[in-house]
Parts: sequence; structure tokens; C-alpha cells
Amino acid sequence: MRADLEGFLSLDRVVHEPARLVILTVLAQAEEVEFRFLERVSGLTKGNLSSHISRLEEAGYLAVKKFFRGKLPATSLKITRSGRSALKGYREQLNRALQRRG
Amino acid sequence: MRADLEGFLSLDRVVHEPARLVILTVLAQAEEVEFRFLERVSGLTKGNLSSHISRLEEAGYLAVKKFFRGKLPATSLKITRSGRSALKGYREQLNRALQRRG
DNA sequence: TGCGATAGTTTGTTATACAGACTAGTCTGA
DNA sequence: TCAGACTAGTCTGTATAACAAACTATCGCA
Repeated sequence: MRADLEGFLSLDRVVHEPARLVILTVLAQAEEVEFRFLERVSGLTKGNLSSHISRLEEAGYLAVKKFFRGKLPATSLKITRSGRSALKGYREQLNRALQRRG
Repeated sequence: MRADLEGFLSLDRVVHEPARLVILTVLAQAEEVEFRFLERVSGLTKGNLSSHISRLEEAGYLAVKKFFRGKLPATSLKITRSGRSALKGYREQLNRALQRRG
């Protein structure tokens, strides 16, 4: 199969999902961020956001830290080295596939 | 919401699916193509390919023409103007969102 | 003590990607 | 001539997934 086509089909589906692209993009810039912040900036619903975070955590792309601010629980997210590299790889691969004519 | 994040979430999901990116990319280059050819070049299974074609047809992104070559049925696919512009728009939008830092 | 807010998770529904089974007919060779 | 293999797809079932609504648990305030 042609390399550009191959490129599309071998994209990392964990990263490929738009909602997760949003999360990873924010985290790649902000380094550390909280759930509420992400909820607001992404416009995703809590439930949806929560499950995407789990998915990214399972993939090892982000680290979740739970703590209490005063007496309220809070969740802090941080992109991992692996997550950063997955995003970078995804971007490069997609760019190559898209640019190679269209 | 920030414009780049918005950009991810408003991507055309019909185009966003890797298998369909493959199909559209091939069609954008080849102008007119047959099912069997697409099956080989994409590596997709018949069933899968068939359903993606239906999806793209419903979206108005490609035109399907059925005919007989000798006595065997054949299917010919052609990208529509709208399909071409959807692919172009998708590429531009994604590039903008991805490039705007990472 | 009861109501609304905060901070998420769990659950249920809906959609969709995918492959295998199936349809329909043609060609080939014993 | 008829059995088996091939062509060209479509249909169907399954497993995954995105998504939102409902729920859990706690806090703060009147």
C-alpha cells in the first residue's frame, strides 16, 4: 500500500479523537491543569471529559493526581513524556499524509 | 473557547475517519476509480470499504456509478466538488489547529 | 436542616467501525 | 454439465466508543 495511505490508517486512534486532541493540546502547553479548567476551556461535559481522561491515562499519555483543596476534591492532570511524544508523532504523521498531495 | 480547540471539535467527522481519509485522498488524485482498485490500494476489507463508501455518498462527497463490464457488475467512484472542498477544508482546519502551537 | 453549588464518576444509549457471512452470477476444467 | 473457484459487492452481527444524563458525596450558606 502507498505510504501516505498507510500513514492515515496507522494513526494513533487514542490521539486522533478530537476531544482528546483538545485535551492533549492544552496539556502540552500548560504543563499542569485541573479538571474544572479543562472542562471550561474544552466545552466538554464532565462525563465525557472524565472518560477521555481515563482513556488517556490508560494509554499512559497523562498522569492524574487527586488531592484536596481545602475540603473539596480536585484533580490535576499532567501530560507525560510519552503523551507529548505521541502528540508530536501524530502531528508529524498526519502532516506527512495530508501534505503528500491531496 | 480558544479558536484552535474549537477547531478540533468542529472537524468534519465524516472526513476525519482514517479509512475515509484514505478513500478521499485516492479519489482526489485519481478522479475516477473502481471498487476493486480501492479495495487493493487501501487494504480495507470489502465490507468495511462498502460501508465507508455509503457514508461518503450520503454526505454527498462522492458519486457512485454502477455498470457492467462485460457481464460482471462493477462500481465506479468519483469525488464530488463538495467532497473535494470538504477534504481541502478539513486539511486546512486541522493544520491550523495543530500548528497553532503544540 | 434543607437547598444549591462543587467535583467528579457511573451508567445507559446511540452510533459506528469492522469483518465475516452471504447473495448473485460468471468462468473453468474434468 | 456440473462442481468448484472466482468476481463484485452488500448485509448483518459484534464490539468499541463517544456522549450526556443521572448519580454520589461533600461543602457552604441561610
